Amino acid sequence: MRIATWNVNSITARLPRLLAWLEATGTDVVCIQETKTTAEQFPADELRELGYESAVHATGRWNGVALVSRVGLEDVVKGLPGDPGYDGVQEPRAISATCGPVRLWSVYVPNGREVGHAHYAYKLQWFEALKAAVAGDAGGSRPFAVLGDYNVAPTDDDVWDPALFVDSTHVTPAERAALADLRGAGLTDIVPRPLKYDHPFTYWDYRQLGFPKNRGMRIDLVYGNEPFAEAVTDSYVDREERKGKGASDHAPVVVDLDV
DNA sequence: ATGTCACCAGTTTGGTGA
Repeated sequence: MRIATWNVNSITARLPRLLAWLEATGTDVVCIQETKTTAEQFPADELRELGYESAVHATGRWNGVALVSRVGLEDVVKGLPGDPGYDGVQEPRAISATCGPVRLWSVYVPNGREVGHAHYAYKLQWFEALKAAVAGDAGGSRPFAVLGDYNVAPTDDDVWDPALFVDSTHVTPAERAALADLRGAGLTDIVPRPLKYDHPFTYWDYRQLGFPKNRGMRIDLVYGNEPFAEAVTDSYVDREERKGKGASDHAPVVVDLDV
């Protein structure tokens, strides 16, 4: 079974790539973030023609998450229980479902904007709610994973130049502690192989030739429980999808499972 | 080369977020 997570930065803009990529890779389930559409505008028909069902939690211009599966899509839960909300709004940043033998979440963790910003406090609160929401499944016997854009680089090795990121969001001790808390609930960071260079970066800024210079970060993560981690046979970052015109600024992370 | 992209409002550019 092949699953993946991909921040597509607009499902509308990325649809041709997504369809071609699904066919080329034979991915069974893809966790999508930043759909940037309403649920009504989500291209479920095009995906259905390829044999995929879709579960979508999206409200328009910003955020939006989805699960796209050709191996079943049951018990869909939209939203994060206990979501703290930002400015009084609970944003569409989490969706979960059972896809065949595995239970999966697709999450888009708040960016945080700047340390000290209200959005940064929201980010940390959001992580607290996420941990509470997944703790039961994380400790369970069914393969379970939380995949998505975590907007945190777990270690200094996960940013291209740690010196440039001092005191920036994505690397602060509080954000990394939030990840450690999640792992403490029973989840393991499934670190993918890079297909080129030494670091499995998953995101490269569009600006200033970030990708050609490999100025990347590993912020798209797969956190799996023990039964999930034991089933993993391979994982890699598909950097080919970051190349060329019409690419997202994130590459897909692919995980192969023997389940 | 202060080397981007995408969305929306509401028009052909600016604001916003990442």
